[in-house]
Amino acid sequence: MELDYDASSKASILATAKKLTGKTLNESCTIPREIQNKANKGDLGILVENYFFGINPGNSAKPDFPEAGLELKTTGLVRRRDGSLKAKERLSLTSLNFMEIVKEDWITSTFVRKCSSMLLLFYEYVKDSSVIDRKFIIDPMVYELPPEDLPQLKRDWETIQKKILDGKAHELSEGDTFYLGACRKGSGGPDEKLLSQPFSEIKAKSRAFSFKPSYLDVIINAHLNSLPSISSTGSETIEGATYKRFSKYLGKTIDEISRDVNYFRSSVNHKSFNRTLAERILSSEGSSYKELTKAGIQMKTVVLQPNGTPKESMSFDVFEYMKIGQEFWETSDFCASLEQKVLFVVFQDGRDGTRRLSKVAYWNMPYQDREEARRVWELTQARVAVDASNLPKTRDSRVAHVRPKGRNAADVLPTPQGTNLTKQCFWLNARYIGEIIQNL
DNA sequence: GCATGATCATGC
DNA sequence: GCATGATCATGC
Repeated sequence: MELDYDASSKASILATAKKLTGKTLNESCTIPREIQNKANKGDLGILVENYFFGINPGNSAKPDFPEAGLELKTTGLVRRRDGSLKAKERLSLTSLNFMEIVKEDWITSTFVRKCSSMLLLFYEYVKDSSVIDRKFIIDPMVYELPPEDLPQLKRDWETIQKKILDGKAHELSEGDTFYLGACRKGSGGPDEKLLSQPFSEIKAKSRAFSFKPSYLDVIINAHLNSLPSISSTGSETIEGATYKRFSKYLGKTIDEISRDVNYFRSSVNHKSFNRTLAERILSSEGSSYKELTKAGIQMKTVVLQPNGTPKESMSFDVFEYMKIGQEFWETSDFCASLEQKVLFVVFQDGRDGTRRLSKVAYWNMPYQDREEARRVWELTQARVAVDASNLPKTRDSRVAHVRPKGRNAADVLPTPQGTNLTKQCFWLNARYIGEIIQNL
């Protein structure tokens, strides 16, 4: 390797990495033929290390550039419809070792040792192209864990550690945490090898620490816009910041809140009014709503009837009858939604006709219930193939059902039976939502 | 009173 | 023009 750089200097490594900008790896260095031929898959990061930087860090607990304390990561970007760039997927950071993490502290953890400082290289993802032919479309950056995000990252790490201490590695979910996720590793297929965990006999899927896509997007946006850093919860965790924001409105009527945030119901049929009110509350004093985006949290508003149960079920994304047959639960939209953390903003209708903000709480779906949702999804998948007009109803599951969701009855999609049916989506049962909210 | 089907306003 | 989050409307 003829490149001359100082492997103990972040600045020197970054300057060298910038030579990749606008090029592919294949254009930037010499890659042996046998690698070229099988380079469709594989890890671009390792190839950059081996053939561009001329290093071979292997599978170590140390960063890839140990003297500089810098870990190298490559990550794919895709374009939104408007042409702007976003992360294709989460950024996998380092494997989660169930046996080791239970002995670690945050400060001395493998994660902090390895990922405190990372060289991020961004390439444009192109389907079916070899990784060595993907272009690094923007400059790389050195990313240091930002001080204002440390409280949340630490909390996330500890949440994951606690689950393993509790013998629940098999129940880990990305919705458990806010910025740092415990994502699944590997294929996820039926022959996936499961791992032992220290405090339970149950085998668990292999996992890695990752930055959630939403968090990664904020990093990318800040980098593209040359913003110094992300923002602003300071010493707070997201939960703390959210509760603080809502606390002054708890118990207030919807009319009082409406006046206070200067947002008014436009018509009797203004179905997203409560939600917009909640968004206004969150963004009323600064940028907390951005924090939610960063953590990939979905906010859901719920109205409870005077008897305490919600009148309505909760809808998710529309699915396509023609596509669900080829999908897998683990990569489905519904599964992804259920692994997200939810911020419930709860309004209570009184017998006197008032509606008040009564409760704000974070929640994510427990493992057992996700498994039940999976059953409903798989049942739906099987039924769509046979008769898309006969899908799981409320009585078929305590957790979820399938129901129309469209602009009107003419808003349809084609089915495998050759018919067109109203668009439908998965819903969480109103009764199930009621139980959750009672226990928050 | 609940399950199911149908639809609305908004914002991008 | 459409996806989205949410709620309305009807029938049993």
